[in-house]
Amino acid sequence: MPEVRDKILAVAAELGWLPNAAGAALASRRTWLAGVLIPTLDHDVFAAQVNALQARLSASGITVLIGCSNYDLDEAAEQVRVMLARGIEALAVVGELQRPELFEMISARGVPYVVMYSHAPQSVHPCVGFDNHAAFSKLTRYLLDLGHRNFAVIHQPSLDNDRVLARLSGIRDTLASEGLALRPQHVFEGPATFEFGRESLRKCLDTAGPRPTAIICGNDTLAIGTLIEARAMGIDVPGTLSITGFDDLPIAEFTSPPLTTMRVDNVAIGRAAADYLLTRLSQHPIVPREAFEAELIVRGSTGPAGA
Amino acid sequence: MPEVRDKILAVAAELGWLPNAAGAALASRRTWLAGVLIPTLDHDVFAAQVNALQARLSASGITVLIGCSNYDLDEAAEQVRVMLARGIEALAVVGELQRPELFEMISARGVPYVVMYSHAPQSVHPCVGFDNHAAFSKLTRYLLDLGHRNFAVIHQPSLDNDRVLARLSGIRDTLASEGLALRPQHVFEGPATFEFGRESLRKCLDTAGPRPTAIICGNDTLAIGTLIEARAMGIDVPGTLSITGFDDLPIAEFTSPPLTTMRVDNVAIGRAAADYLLTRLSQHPIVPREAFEAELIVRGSTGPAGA
DNA sequence: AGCCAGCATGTACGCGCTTACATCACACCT
DNA sequence: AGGTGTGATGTAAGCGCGTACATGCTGGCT
Repeated sequence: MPEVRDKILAVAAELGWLPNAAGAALASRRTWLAGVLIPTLDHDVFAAQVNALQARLSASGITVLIGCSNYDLDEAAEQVRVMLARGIEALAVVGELQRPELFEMISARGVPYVVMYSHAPQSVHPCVGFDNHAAFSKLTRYLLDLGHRNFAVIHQPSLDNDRVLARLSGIRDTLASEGLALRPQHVFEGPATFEFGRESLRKCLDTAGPRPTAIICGNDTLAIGTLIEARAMGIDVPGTLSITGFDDLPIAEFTSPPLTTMRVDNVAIGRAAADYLLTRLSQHPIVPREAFEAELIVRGSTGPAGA
Repeated sequence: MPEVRDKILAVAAELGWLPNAAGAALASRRTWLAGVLIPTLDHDVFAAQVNALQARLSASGITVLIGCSNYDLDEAAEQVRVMLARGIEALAVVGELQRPELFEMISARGVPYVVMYSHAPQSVHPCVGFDNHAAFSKLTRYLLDLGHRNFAVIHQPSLDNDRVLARLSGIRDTLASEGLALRPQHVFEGPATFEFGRESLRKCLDTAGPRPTAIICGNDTLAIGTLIEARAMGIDVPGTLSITGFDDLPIAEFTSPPLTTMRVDNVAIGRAAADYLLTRLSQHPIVPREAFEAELIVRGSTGPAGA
């Protein structure tokens, strides 16, 4: 009578009984917990990834613990420590630039993990993401092909952030291949806000010497801020200045002019990260790491240099 | 020698030992777990609240489990069930429109809880949020005072969503107090996207009869979509049409014209929800429920009727 | 010197569950 | 009819901790 068990369970549910996960975890040595470590939830990009990852894992009966590091490596390691104490059986972490002890801790326990979002080709870690270097190289190449030779960059804080670092070197390397370089006074690093984009553009145009004809922004928020200020200053975009973003926020399509940017499928990344961890947990053969690519979305904010 | 304990702990840490939370939970009957139930992380509003709540609770050594219902009440109850099985000691839930069993389950276990974001004055639950009805009443009153008599509403799905329902009745009740009503063909319900805002405006202006002079949107995304379409159609905003949003997204300040909207301090709400739960957990006297208020931000997208 | 308070240290039980194993009954086979 | 295999059922151990309690010790008191 296998239905007896169901009956018991039904009565138990009626009485409001629920199995105690702590007891079950202790006895079965399975917690059905996974962790995901991100810089912050206050960012569409990460929120989308986590949402997708959680949906996938939750469908397999596993609960996900979300840790936010606030872009602090020590905090990140600490978060992982408490996740491990809680018994996570898998971990997804954004960015591969982490304290070594973070990876040591999880390796020591044999917990499968995956680096989300970034994907450096030579990485020693399993990655589910895209190549930030290649993406910004492609973007820079696109602008070079439009005839631009004079660039400015407005980007988010690069400290301890491999994604931003890779983006910057993607730009620099590609420029270097044409014998070009970024003038230090044309590089602006600060918070990823509209305001910082605006103020950076003002400073940029205040500097002496040749003016850039193209500004590469670290993400759409900075680009939109720059766009807003350019409009306010009466600068013709893309006539005298081309501006690019990154992320393809929904609003990017509707700025004036519409923003040239790059799109990454964050939902697919979150899902793929979950799938990877799931196969690792089920002892299945390891699937090859998925390589995503950032897609260039050409809109109206970019055009030929010196048009 | 109290430092012996620290020494042991230090050595343990060196060896990579971590206390097993399941064991600790079982023995101490404390899990140091709290839950938060939201519709989705893919929404700045909820992401900000969760981020703030998590930061606060994490500082008190408690880990937060995040559950997403995707606006599905059954899914919400199910999520709470698994959270309870995991032993959460407190719960924050967005919206007070929930399956009764959700509240029954947590009450039966004596788990302190709080309803976040919405705050109906007559609610039987402890709330940390603002009064959606009052907020939209204030907004409608503002438009009435500008002389508007003909309104349209574009809003997000209202099914099982007390916030949206309250907003709608806030509008309707205030109009009714002036003997006005919404014409059914001027009410548009659909996904909270730019696109739905755009298409609703087109449909709205296609309908026969008197045209609305003001459009109240359920949130900023819909309002910006509407604004974009109005611009594309060459409609003068706010000259012939006033448009309002809700949320005060960062971009709202920079649309053209800038968007009149309402602001709610979601970070403060998340923090207050955490604080409330913390005092409940510490057996301190119950603090009075905090009442937040949505602040009207008047910008350029609204003006006198028939100007 | 003897006594007890006070503190440090040690021991063992049990939290709620899973699981391995022992037990039992039954039916089938030789 | 006895032996053996199969499955159903029952039992107990133990997962890794916290904690209450027992034990041992020291110091200050009479």
